[in-house]
Amino acid sequence: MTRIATWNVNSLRVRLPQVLAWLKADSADLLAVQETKVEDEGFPRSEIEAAGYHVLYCGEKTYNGVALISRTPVTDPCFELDPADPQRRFLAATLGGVRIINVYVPNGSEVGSEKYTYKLRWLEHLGRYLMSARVRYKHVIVLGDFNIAPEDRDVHDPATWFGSVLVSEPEREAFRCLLQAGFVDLFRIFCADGGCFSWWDYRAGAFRRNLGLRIDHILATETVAACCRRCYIDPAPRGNTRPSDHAPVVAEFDGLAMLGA
DNA sequence: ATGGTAGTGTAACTA
Repeated sequence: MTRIATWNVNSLRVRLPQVLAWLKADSADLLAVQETKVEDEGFPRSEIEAAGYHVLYCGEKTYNGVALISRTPVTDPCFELDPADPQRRFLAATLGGVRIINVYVPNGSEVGSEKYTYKLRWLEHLGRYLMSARVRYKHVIVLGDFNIAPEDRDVHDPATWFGSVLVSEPEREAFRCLLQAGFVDLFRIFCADGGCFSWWDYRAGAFRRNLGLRIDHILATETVAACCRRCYIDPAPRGNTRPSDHAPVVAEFDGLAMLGA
């Protein structure tokens, strides 16, 4: 069994003890991390290696930053989606026979803003990249913080959120475009329910009241999806003292190693 | 019309 997960940690320096504890308890084989908020020079590499993991990272000061933490080393790393974009939001590598693509999609700030336009352009770019990645690698998992709640059942209060950033129709259309590149939302194979969220605002007791959104996703090509036995959100770390505002999303696979053979 | 909280870094931004 292979367990692959994604978690926006909102500062890896602050959350490192929680991340290492979670990895140990949940024995993930690979964890894709977003919002590390640390430059490569200051990355806590030795602490992660001392805990028995390999790690790749691509970060910057204060904002963004992604990493791949794994039990066994990954190969063939790629650190950028667009060489012209200085924001560190992308990290890809191969684990066994599967290409792993870790993304921190821009938040978009507000519909109609410059950041929103940047988000839609970034998603267009990702869509094109995934089309070619699927041809080149065949078996692909793309996971991370997509900053999009794909449908109303992924939103605690669709009426209040209607048309706003993370939920707006152009963002949802961009998400459907990613799926149309040949990917399956693993969580929705197993669960059709509403009320399942991966992010809750720090404010107004949102987690306690389960006022959240499902914006962190694990997508996979169909042969990989066929190996998936379970995909779930682990809300427990969101209840920690000094938590990230996101919860980890986990996918479990049988026979994933066979795909590369 | 934009509270409420958290991280970075020490004011104001991003989420």
